[in-house]
Amino acid sequence: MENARAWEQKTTLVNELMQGKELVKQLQMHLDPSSSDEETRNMFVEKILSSYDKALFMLKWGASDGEGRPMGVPAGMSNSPRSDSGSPHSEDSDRRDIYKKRKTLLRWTEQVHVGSGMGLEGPFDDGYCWRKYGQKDILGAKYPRAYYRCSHRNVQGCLATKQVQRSDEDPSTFDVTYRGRHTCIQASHLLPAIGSSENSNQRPKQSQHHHHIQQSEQAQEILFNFRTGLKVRTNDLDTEEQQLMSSSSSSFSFPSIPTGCVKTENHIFSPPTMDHNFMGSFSPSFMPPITAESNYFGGCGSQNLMTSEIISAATSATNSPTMDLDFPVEFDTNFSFNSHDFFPS
DNA sequence: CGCATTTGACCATC
DNA sequence: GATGGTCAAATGCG
Repeated sequence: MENARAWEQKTTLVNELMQGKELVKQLQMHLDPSSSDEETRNMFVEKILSSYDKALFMLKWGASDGEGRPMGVPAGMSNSPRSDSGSPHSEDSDRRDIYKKRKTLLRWTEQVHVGSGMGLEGPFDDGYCWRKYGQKDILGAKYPRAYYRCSHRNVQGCLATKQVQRSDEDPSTFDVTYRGRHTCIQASHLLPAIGSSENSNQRPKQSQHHHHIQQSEQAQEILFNFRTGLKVRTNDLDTEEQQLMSSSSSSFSFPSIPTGCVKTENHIFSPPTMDHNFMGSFSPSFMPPITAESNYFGGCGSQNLMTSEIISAATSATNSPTMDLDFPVEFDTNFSFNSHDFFPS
C-alpha cells in the first residue's frame, strides 16, 4: 500500500506539473489583450499558481494525512441517531459524537458566480451526488440556505455535506460551503469520460433528475456559461487544512474527490490508486466548474455526464483550452490518468 | 412504487 | 434564548 501511495503521489505530482506547464501555455495564448479579458488571464495565473502550490505541497508533506478522516463508516454514522431507539445513552452520545465530528470536519467555502443569463435557481454541481436534506432561513439572509449531503451517505457512510446559499447582494452568486470529504465512491466518475449521449444508462438508479434540458443543450449552455461567466472562488478553509492550504490563496478545486475508490454497489474498497486522504482534500486547482440549474436539485449522474460532454466538446471541436484544463484534476487523480489524453503535446 | 425533496420539529452550540 | 444544522414524516414526481 505504501508503494502504491508513493507511486500515486508521484503520478499526481507529474500531472500537476504537467498541468502547470499546460496552463502556462494557455496563458501564453491569452496574453494578447485583445484576445481575452483580464479575468481569463488572471484565472490562468491562479490556476498555475495553484498547480504549483499543490505540487509543492505534495513534495513538502508527502503522504501526510490532511484530515485524518476515516474512509470507512465513521463511528456513530451507521444509524440515525434519533430513529434508532437504542439505549438513551448511546443515542445521546452518538448524536453528540456526530456534532462533534461535524465540527471538526474540514470546511471551506466557495463562491460560485453564475453568469447572467442562466436564469437559474441553483448553482453548479461538482461531480457528486448530493441529496438535499434540509433548508433553512438564515437570519439576515434574504435567501434560505439549502443543506445537502452525499447521496451515498447511507450506503457508504460518506460524510460530505454542503450548504448552498444564495448571495444577498448578488443573486447570481452562491456561497457553497463544503464540509467533510467524500469517502464515497461516485460510480459515475469512473465511467468513461468521453461520453457521447449514452448518459441515461449510466445514471445511478437512485438519483432522480429534474433536468428537462436536453443534455447536449445543457452541456453547451454550461460550456458557454462557464466560459463567460462562471467564477469559482475559494473563500476560506477551516481546520488544519486551512493551514496546509495557506500557501495557496488561489482558487482550488473541490477537494472531496472520490479518488481511488471504486464502487461496486455495496463494496467499498480503496485501491492503491490514491490516497484520498491526501489527494482528496487538496486539489488547489480549479474545481470542476459544472454549473447547472438542473443539478441544484440533486443531479447526480448528470454532472458527470455534463463533465464528460464538456470535456469531449472541449477536446474535440471547440478546442477550448480552458475547458479541458478545468477538469483534469478530477480525472487525473482519479485514475492516474495519462496526461497524454489531455495534453497530447 | 421507489426515490428525492419539502418542511416542521428537534437538538447542539453560542 | 437565538440561531444553525439535522432528522424524519409527509409529500410529490417519474
